[in-house]
Amino acid sequence: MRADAERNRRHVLEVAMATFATEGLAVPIDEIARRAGLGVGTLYRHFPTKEALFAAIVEGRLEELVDLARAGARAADPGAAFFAFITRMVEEGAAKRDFLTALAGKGVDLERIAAIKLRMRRAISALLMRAQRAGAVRRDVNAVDVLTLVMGTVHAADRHGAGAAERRRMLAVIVDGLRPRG
Amino acid sequence: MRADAERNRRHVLEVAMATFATEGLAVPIDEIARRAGLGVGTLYRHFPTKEALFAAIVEGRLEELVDLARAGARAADPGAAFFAFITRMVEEGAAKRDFLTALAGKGVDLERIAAIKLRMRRAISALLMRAQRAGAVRRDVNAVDVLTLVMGTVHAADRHGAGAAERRRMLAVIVDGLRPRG
DNA sequence: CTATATACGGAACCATCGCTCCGTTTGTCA
DNA sequence: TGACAAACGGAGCGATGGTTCCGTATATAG
Repeated sequence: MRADAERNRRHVLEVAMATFATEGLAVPIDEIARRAGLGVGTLYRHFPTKEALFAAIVEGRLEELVDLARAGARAADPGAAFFAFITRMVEEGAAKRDFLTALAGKGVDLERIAAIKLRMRRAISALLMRAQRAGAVRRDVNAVDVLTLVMGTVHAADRHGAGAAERRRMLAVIVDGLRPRG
Repeated sequence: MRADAERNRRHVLEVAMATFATEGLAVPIDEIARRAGLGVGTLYRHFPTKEALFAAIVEGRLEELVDLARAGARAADPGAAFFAFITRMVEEGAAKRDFLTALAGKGVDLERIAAIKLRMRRAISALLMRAQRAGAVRRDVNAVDVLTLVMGTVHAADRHGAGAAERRRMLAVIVDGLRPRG
């Protein structure tokens, strides 16, 4: 691979990463190209579709989260590990808008992402069940419920322009609501 | 106003109401016209923009909710009234997709809707504060937090194709999380 | 029944956006 | 340094969707 191609590929990834993180997936490809100082043609040679570019960015991040969930499932305190994980998800989702899109799966039908989502659900499920067995989390919820609650809230918070303080308050409600009753 | 015009206007409203409720705002205007058995031109004479049509539909519904919140603020049991209200919001949001869009305000910049949203926030605020004073709801959340939590969850649930059972579980988490600690 | 204002239908217009195509430029190897 | 494969740029295509325009149809007043 030629040196300029390599350089441009990396640069596109960086620019797209920053742009999708702050403005979400709705940004046109032309705009990404413009910000990278490249033509659209160049961009499309490196990434065959917009979805592919998006996937290249989010995959790594999602994998990281899956690893984190798996690590949490082996932690000493199951309850603490579970709550630490969802706190991290909130932070990640708030910092990177494309994250929410990826997990919501709205129009993103990439197989690779679907596969990661499946692994993620499994990892969260293990983490959750362990916390439930330890008596740290109520038993009448499952992994999808938790994911929907957390990501839905972050998404809504983002749209309302909520800041860190608001997110913290809302997460506190969810965390307390997830604890066993009584 | 001519009789046929009157009739068509009402018919368009009915069709659009049903369509937006089940499929959301993303449905093209041409499709609404097709389902109503009318040309797009006719539709645009009655409602100058898609947004205007949307506003005509959602306004009434939002007003109803505001009335409900105000009634709740005069109810005997403040805590019960508050929780009944958010339960109703979940049901309403689940049954009518456009509701969520209206409250999220995503691309809907109509003044009239903004005004109703303001009244709604005030009404919910009154309801909430009364419940807080009665000791039924934790004190470290405000009306916007509650709205974001509830609507965000319903929205996410909708996107994940969650059913009534899932919604009930997630609402239970939020409700319990909103109760005072200890 | 006729005249006419009113309403209707839908082809066409315009903007947006993902993506392709191809003439031009540039890195690299001998 | 030349030759050529590789990479680049960006005009333009096709699809989608909101909106407009105007020739045709129709309700209704006189």
